[in-house]
Amino acid sequence: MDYKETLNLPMTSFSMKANLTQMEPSTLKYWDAIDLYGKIRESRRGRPLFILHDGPPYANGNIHMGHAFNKVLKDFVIRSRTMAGYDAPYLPGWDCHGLPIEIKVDQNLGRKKEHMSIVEIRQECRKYAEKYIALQREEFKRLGVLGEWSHPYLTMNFAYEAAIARSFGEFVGRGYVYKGLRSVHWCIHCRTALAEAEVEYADHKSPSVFVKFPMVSDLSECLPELRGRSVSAIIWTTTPWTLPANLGIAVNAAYEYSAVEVGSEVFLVASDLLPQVSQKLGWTTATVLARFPGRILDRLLAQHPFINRTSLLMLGDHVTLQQGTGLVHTAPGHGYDDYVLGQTYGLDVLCPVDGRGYFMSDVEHFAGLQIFKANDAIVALMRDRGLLLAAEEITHSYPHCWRCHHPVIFRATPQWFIALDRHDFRKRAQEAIHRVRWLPAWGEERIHNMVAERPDWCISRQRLWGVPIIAFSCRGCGEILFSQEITNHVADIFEREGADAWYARPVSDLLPHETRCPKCGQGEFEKENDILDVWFDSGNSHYAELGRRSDLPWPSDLYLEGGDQYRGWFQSSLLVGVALHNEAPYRQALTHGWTLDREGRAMSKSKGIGVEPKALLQSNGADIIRLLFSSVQFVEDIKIYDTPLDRMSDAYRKIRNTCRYLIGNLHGFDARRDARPVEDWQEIDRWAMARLQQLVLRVRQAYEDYQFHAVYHALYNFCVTDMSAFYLAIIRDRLYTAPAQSEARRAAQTVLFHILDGLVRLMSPLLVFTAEEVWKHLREIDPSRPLSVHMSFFPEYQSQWDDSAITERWSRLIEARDQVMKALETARQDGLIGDPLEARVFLYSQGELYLLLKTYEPFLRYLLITSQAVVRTNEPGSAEDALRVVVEKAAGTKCERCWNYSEQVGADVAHPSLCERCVAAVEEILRG
RNA sequence: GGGCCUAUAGCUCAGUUGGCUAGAGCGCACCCCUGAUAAGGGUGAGGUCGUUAGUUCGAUUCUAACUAGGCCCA
Repeated sequence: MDYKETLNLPMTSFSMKANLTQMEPSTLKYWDAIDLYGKIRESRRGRPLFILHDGPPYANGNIHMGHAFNKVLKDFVIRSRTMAGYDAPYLPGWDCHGLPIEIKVDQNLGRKKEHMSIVEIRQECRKYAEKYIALQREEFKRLGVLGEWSHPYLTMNFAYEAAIARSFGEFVGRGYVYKGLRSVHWCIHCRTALAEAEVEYADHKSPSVFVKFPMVSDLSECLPELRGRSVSAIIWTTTPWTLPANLGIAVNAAYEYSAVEVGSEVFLVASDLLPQVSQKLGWTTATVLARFPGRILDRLLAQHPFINRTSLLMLGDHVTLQQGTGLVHTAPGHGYDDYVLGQTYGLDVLCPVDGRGYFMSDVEHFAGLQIFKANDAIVALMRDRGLLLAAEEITHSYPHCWRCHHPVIFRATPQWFIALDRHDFRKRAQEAIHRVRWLPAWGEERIHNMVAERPDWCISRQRLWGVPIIAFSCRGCGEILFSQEITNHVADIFEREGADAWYARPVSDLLPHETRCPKCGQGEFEKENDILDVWFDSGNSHYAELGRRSDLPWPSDLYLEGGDQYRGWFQSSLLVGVALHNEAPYRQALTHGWTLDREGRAMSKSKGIGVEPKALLQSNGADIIRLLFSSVQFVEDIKIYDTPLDRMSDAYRKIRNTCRYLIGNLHGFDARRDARPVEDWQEIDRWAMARLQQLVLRVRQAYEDYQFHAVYHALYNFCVTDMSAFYLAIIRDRLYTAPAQSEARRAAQTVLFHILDGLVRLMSPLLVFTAEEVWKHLREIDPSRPLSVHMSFFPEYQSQWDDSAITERWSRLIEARDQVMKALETARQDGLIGDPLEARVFLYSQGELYLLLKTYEPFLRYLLITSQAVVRTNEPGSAEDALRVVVEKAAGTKCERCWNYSEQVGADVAHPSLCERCVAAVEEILRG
């Protein structure tokens, strides 16, 4: 007879090849059909909440790797917290307003735009955002990210726009908002302010001039060497046209400066730069009269070279020794550092340049001149007065307008700000930072420093696509009118009609009835034109979305974003939270790294560096990408290229095949009917069960700690080392050859069932699709379980199974086994055996090891997967724990059925080709 | 230039309060099996622990500088 028919070989429809690109979309359809997200939420109702609040991606373009990384990590968190028993809702969001969309729409519309109203253009922007939200949503879902995709939060929802307005009102009501001047990039050709993103750097020719500022203050008090001398500061600039706005000179307190005698004059210059300056200015003889630290110059006065006013010397850390003289021309109306330093010294923000780039009428000598054309005139005037020490032309990198490609300038313009130093705002923000749990811990220091150094928050943008700054100016006297009452009035309108109402409705609709100018009593007003910074929009997501639904309370448990968000969303959200609630809107802030290419360069779509998620989904499938994301320490940057991807495909196949083998060996097993109690298990079964418990413990803890790479490594090593190479290899003989219903086989299957069940739950947050596929097969064995693995819970750690006496004893058996494997390998190399079943091994030892091995002697042939194993005492005198292994050819003949060698083969007349075990098994099977 | 961070085998990770010849899995090489088969098993070769100083009896582990890279600023 064909004894193969009497074996229980694995059998399953679970395919070896994953075919993820087809399987995943069909699984997604299944989840949609059963409303998986809704079902999960239902099943967790009433349990403790865990709120991961989503940082909204910008609704523009396809998703890139960074998006995928972020969303998948969030999905790991949501799913693992769900499996751990929390009710963990996930409400995804999108950031919809802002410049990049407005610019794209602007380009798409072209000249058509000229005939369109603001509301019509905004409608186009809204449509554009909607298009990309739909697109990105599908991409995120395709990655297996589960959430409330049917009702995401959008910053352009009417309710959200109203919330932004109300939040702005809160800031106003609490006295944080003011209007002031600030230097911004300005294109005099397009007559508009430019955002950083609209500026391109290109080479530009500029005059490079060294200018003398005669000192008004007497330095001789500190530096007696200079008594009676005429002393001048020297500054260097490449924008002579900003000199009419000069109000100060910055020096670095820490640098050493020199007073240098050249002819009859004395000049001040940073000591380290003296050689370069001497060369530029053609000084042949320069005598250093004094050396002194920059700090003694603080608050001294110099004479402006051609305007009748003084220039204040100030200390600024931004002064460097890279070029120039170490004394920096400072015009608060024309530069950021200049502005910030000027603020601390109480300087005005002087900007005598109009929007077209012409000097205003009150500018001495140069009124009405175009600024770039004025450069020559300014240089000429200074030369005439003997204040110009050197002039040349240089070519350097200079910002240009990306639209018209003309050079741009820095120009102070009226802007809206949130003050950081009113009501101890900055200090309270830092206290709130300290109360947050930052992961990794160094995040606290990073954001603390950033908040400590940041200037006031400039919240205004001269744009259309956003939520307007709710303020008015009096037509009579120009007084600015803004209050929380007015803001709330407008917010009510936004709630119903969206922020478009600001542009669609007349002023009279937007102001409460009978509003009068508090200054002049008039009732006619103009609307403010600026909109709010989009960071104000997204920074309010917790205000707009949390605390309004019972399942989404404020504050959240966790924000999880890339490290760039310390400056961005973590900070904007924090400031809003502190202003409104005196608390951060998150209890924990977790960050991840950047996605890099093979060479470790940041992925950049515009530079063509790296890969896109779409391509990887097509070539590998979502579960492979997810496995890759899970395998790395995500706090660090992740390199994505073929090598790690290939490794992940290998790892995926190994995990998949381990599951497949488990499923295949559970064919015909009904857990309720066939499961055997622990008394019937062999010790190796209890060992496997103990290992499973240790896995459960480690993996659950790792999920809890967001250590997904530890989850991955633990699961993978369990599959490879504990299962595939050890337990499964050893019990294969029992599974295949013992009668299907036998106690021995059913015991093994009972354990396999627990292992598969545990494994699939533990892996399900990572391998969402594959776990579901495995689950389907488990449901065939046990239809009572939930419709999806993702509705189930993590396995509980069962301490009664985690028998340390067994695992410790077995670690010594495994050591012995490793030695036998080496011996078998040598025998194989010598041509003595091929298959280990062709071997009989002798294990010689003494003492405790001998006793241990002797106890297990009947089992050793299975442990070692040899046909025979004999334990003997070693010769006296050999080391106590030494093990000596001798390999011989197995005795007897190969059994046709189980392939083990036995001297009993041939002993049974009915089954002459079978060993004694198989004779018994076959007869039992034949009896039925 | 500033703030913060990273640097252990080809890849991804472990390396407990500084202490035995630095570990794991994968990949690779070689071999076995052909009843998990576009699977499975075994053995083995791979590391001056980014570089250089220093502290110490002793440093991958502590300190500093440097190099390379990342994020955010300037």
